Amino acid sequence: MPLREIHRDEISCVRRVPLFSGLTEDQQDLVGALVRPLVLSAGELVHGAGERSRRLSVVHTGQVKLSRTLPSGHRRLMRVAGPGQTLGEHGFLTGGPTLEEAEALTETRLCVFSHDDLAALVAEHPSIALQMLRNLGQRLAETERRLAQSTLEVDVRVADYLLDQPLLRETSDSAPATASSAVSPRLRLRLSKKDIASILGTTPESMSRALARLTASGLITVDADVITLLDATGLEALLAQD
Amino acid sequence: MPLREIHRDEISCVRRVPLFSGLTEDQQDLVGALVRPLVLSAGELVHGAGERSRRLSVVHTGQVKLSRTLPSGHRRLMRVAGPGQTLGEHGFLTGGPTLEEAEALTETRLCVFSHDDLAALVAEHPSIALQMLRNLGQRLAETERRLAQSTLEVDVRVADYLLDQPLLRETSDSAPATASSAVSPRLRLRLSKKDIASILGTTPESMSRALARLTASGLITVDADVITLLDATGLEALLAQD
DNA sequence: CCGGGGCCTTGACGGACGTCAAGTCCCCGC
DNA sequence: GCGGGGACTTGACGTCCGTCAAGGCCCCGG
Repeated sequence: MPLREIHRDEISCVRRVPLFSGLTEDQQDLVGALVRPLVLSAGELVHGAGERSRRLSVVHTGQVKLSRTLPSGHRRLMRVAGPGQTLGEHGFLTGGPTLEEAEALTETRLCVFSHDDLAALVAEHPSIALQMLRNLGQRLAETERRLAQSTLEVDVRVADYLLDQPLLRETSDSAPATASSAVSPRLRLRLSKKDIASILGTTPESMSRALARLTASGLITVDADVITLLDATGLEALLAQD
Repeated sequence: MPLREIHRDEISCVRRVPLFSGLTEDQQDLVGALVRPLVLSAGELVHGAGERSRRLSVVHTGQVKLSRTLPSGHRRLMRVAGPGQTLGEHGFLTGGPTLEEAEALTETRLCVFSHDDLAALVAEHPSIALQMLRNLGQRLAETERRLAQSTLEVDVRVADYLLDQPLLRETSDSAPATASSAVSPRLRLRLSKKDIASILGTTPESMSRALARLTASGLITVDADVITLLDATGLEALLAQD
């Protein structure tokens, strides 16, 4: 890839990312000059757990799996960072060792900032700090929500996860003029069921059984990684019951 | 209380709080002029859940209980904010409805900032934004840690909680000159066991049994709200095992 | 064509823990 | 002093779910 292409990449990374949305295009271009691109293939690590990295990364394309290893040796998947999302905040802010291992789930392109470069940017453009605050606040709210839900039964946590997923855009392959028969929303799981189970704090076996129960209740149908939500309000009702 | 006293209160609140530690004393005094003091007695609410409050509060003295109510109606205690800690970030940052109910656990004095006042302060003093970032990053790391631990058995979560508590300063009431007999560290639970159980995502009954098991194992002794750590390394070993 | 490994599912089993209930202790108000 | 209520503990019970095991399916490499 010629140099010019790479540079365009860097700029488009900066342009597309919420973190810098408060800047003018000219300012964004200046930011782009500081960024270091990083391309990883599936399975490669951005950083291991316990490393001392003060760099902050923004996902450009692809997905990065963030997972913790407990003292007991058990691993738990915490979240998956997709395009526009950031990782490495903790090391960037505190200088302490990284708490999570970051592994590319697919081929992934990152935009990496060194601590000093980004700190200088933040000092010059306070809007970046404000945007980071909003990001972190959002992450914190989401994590607290998951923590509050962690004691609910597996079926409920699975139902909640499904309701949070983006729906597939349906190609209307049936007769287009036919009347008001509502189509059930469908979605595609973007992670393996094993990984989803880990995020939800359970096991693949329990997850599998939960999906089977939801299917038996007529709430969903499962076809490999495609889930059809037959009764979305029924799924929501699970959250409220008991 | 005369006006002059109140004003001193406001300033000392600002002085003591990490959020403003990056400011000079003169700047801190200016911040103090913007603060609105709020005194609550035990049981009073700073705000309920779902309210729309964009104000950010700093605890001056006392403690504030932050709890969520799940759609099912179950309440879960998320954290307790003590002196120097902040609450209301989510509303302040997003303008959305409050997610947690905030209730004074004891007589509590707060320093409250309106959204606009604090936003203006942040714009003028970026160090405040940086300190908020560090605070939120810390909170996020702590919450993620608890989430990762949420599937461990109750005994382990209780042990971890105990190890996180500040120790009592021991008054050496025994013969001061006696040799190197190490005293076991002791701590005082600052919350009811019921509340601690809620924080740990379990029930008072299970918590009580966990303490009984830790006692039977010779790791601790319990005397009402005072816990003696007979074998701290044994408690830590619980975290790693299995 | 065959063999291995990963993902997923289903079954069987046991244990941890939530729930219900009863009982004690303590505090507080009448 | 007495009664009520809340915090805490202990017991009994049921169940959700984690673990172990086996089997199917798919993919890939030999």
